[in-house]
Amino acid sequence: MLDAKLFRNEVAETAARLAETRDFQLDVAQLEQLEQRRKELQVRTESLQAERNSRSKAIGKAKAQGEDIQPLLAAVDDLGNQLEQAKVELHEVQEELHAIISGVPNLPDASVPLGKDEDDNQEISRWGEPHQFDFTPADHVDVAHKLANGMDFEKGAKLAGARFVVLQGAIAQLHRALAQFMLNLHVNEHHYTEAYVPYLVNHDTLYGTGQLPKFGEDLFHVQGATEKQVPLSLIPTAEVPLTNLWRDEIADEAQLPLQYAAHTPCFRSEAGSHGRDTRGLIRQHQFDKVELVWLVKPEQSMETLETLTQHAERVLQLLELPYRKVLLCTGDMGFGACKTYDLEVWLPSQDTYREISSCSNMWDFQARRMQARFRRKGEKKPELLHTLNGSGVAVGRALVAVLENYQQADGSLKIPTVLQPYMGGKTEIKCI
RNA sequence: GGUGAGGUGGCCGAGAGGCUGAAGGCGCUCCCCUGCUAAGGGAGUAUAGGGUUUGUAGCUCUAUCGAGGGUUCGAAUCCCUCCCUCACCGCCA
Repeated sequence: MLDAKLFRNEVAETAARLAETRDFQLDVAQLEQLEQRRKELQVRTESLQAERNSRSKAIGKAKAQGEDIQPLLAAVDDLGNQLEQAKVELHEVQEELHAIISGVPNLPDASVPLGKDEDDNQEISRWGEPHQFDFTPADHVDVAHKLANGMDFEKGAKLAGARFVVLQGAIAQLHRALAQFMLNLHVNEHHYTEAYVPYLVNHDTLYGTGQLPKFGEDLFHVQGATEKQVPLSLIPTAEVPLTNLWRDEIADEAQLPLQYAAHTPCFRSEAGSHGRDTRGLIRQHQFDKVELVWLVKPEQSMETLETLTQHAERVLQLLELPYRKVLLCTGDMGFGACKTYDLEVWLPSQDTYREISSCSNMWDFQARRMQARFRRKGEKKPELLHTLNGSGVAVGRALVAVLENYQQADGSLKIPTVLQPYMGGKTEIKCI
């Protein structure tokens, strides 16, 4: 959520920036009108409340002194109704305003290139050379198939439906090895606090990171057995629980920066992506991810984005997977981000780079929604934190990348050196 | 799942329809006193929003005692629903 002051004092400028960068049309006239109504109603409501309070106090005093309070009660008679009505109207206007404002995306940082979609993204760097195969590289589905049928989409479909998978044997083990390796790297070498978090979260939590109210259809929602139970949703990323650890909290400056890492499954309904990446592991309803989250002082957030991204890059470097780093343009960034780097890993079967990590600085956008704050030493007023998150990295897609980049002519798979300790020292997975 | 007890400021803990944004204590900040250490005295110490304003200063108003509704001129206090915590019992990985 953007600062409400931007909508009060600089509506026109804000609308122009949103239109330019986000192709987002802010209805300025409507907003101004609502804002004016809000002001009137709030002033009216609060002065009525003030009057009621002082009159009630007077009644209390009169009563204590044994005076007749009937006339005082009569004088206050109509006040209740007026107040009631003003409150209802104020509430309506505030709801309307809130609905509009909470649906406005974050403003991009000045360093972000203007653009419409992914074609306008800016490549920052490349790492590693795509391996030259002396045979036609198979895609990960075929590679896995030859390895003891380690990736079974039919079983996944039988158990749950389309976009689910069952991994077995060495492939399942490799999947686990990847997650373990990543989490260990971040916790042991990059000093993240390891966290185990709920995979189901409530709506307040989802609102905090920006999934609600706008993106509810991207999630799986779970209704408890009884109607009274609060509705929960499966997390689409561990960013949600990790960032919300500090919802409605005020950190001491000395506690900062806070950095968390978690390995969790992620659940996405992928509504609206019918027909995209239907083959293979690329786009599933359920996938694992190691997520990195930072909460920092505002003046540190931009340099933290670089650090965070490097941590994700390190995973790919150690796995010796070629990748490129891309700075997303304004039009391709997520709702709450002010600056995002994507890491795209080389997939030989597709002869292209595919997203495997996305690292974003959310500025104070989520923190404002969450009221996640900190207090500087010696200062009275708490300030909003800045939040950042990044995948470090997506486990399923990392598995895809390893399968495709490490495949051998005979159908067997070399195991990346850094994963070998997690695979019982094995150096390859033989085909059957 | 059952029964019982609770959820009050940074923390502990009173209050049980009006003068309570909330006693008292602890902690913290500032000042004073004390030749060290210890102790003592005084003042201050929530958050959000609105109005005023060039102002994140000041002044002022409003809201907040787990959440949401209700009763009332007036609710931390009474009623209802939900959430959470603790204890014991049952069940369970």
